[in-house]
Amino acid sequence: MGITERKEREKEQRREEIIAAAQKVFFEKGLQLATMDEIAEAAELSKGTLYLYYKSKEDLYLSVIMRGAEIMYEFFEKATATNEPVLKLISNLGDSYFEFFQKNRQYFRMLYFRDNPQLHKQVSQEVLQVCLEQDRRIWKLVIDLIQRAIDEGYLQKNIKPVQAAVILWSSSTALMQQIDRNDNYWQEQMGVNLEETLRLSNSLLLEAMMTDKGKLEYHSIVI
Amino acid sequence: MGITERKEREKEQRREEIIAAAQKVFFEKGLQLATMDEIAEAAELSKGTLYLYYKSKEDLYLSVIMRGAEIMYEFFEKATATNEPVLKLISNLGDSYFEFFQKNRQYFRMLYFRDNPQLHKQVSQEVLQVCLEQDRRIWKLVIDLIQRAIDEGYLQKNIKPVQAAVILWSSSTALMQQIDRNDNYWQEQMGVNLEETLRLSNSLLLEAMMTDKGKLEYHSIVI
DNA sequence: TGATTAACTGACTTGCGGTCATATTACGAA
DNA sequence: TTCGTAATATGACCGCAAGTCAGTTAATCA
Repeated sequence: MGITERKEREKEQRREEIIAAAQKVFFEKGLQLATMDEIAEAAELSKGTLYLYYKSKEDLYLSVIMRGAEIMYEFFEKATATNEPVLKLISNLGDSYFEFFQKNRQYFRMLYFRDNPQLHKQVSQEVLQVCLEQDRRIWKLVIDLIQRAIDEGYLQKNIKPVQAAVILWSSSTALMQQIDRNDNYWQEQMGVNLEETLRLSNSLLLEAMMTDKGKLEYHSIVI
Repeated sequence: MGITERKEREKEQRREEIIAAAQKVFFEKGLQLATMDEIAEAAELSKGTLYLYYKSKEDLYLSVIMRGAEIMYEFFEKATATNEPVLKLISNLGDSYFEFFQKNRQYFRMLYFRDNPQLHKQVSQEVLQVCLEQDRRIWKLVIDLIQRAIDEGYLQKNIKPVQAAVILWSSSTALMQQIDRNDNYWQEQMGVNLEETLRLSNSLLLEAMMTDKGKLEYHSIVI
């Protein structure tokens, strides 16, 4: 019987259509200002139907975020899948994070709005699970890369890869958030280019973590 | 005529009473879950009265945030008002930021919720102005200190003080946000102490910006 | 003491997230 | 083709909370 399968497909498609509509509205208005009626209208469905597919507005929001996380992961995978030296890969990873940010600002914003503790009232356990798994996967990619750089003698042995990952990640994210929100202010009032500042921050941190061997290699490759 | 003055004082006092009540409720529930009725009840006033003193819930929220910013500034002033060497002052500044965070988590959370773009619909121009001024004052304190360290030859001359300030500030803030939200996760699942990571991040960045003279001084002072 | 202004109140309006009784459609058996 | 049943979809409705405003109370002054 292919009918139940077709139904399954159609159901999945409905879910996708709803997500697409929700994304459109969330991109335009943000979580607070977007309304379920508006999303329903965009999806050409009634509001009640949305709730047959998603538990709540927040659930929908998180589902859209997950699309963003998937895209981000693809950026990272692509950036680190070459045969270049590991330090170059780490540098590429930083660049690809920035590239993701520039090409997907809306997603970037949503991803870091997720951390907002106000959320998480009525989110389906399933969506939350996928969320965690995506996080884990991204962290693993970063941490493994750093571990490799340590193993190969480019980064100092006394640095814990998880620590290094958190440090690099946090500062990059925070600076991109600054760029997203206040780039003009810093540029015009303070005369500082934040994109350049981000690059500086990354290379300061990375170099500070390197062995002599690493520094040598880094300067020959990146600069 | 002392009456208009007394009235003025009483009005100011009302504003303070309302803020205090609002703070209590916001601390307990956060922006979303706190209701104006609840705040009114805590202030022993009717809801309508709140709106005579504040334009909106967000306006109230921002006003509470400003209290937090004031306290934070006092931490910073105290930490940098001694006669210690400038590198020690910068190190103290980092410590005092963390101390502020630990002793005033609620304020810390609110301060960085402010950046959320969802806000700022119905906020009085006056409150927004004070907000900007407070920001400016804090940045000035940090930037001036770094400028001094450059002038005295402890930090590299080619580093822009504003850039250094943004870098140090961003990474500190981002790591404290991690600590605030996910400390347990990193500690238990990843075996990493984020407080130690924060200190590491700060010293990596700071050292990377130092001159040889600076490094010498730094190691004799801080370690 | 009465008039005028300032301060305060809470019932009401509006808007939105979420629900549910009802309607519509799709399917399969007779 | 027809009818019963289940799956899907609908939108009127509910509850709640932000914000408003006509009316009340309190303070000040002539």
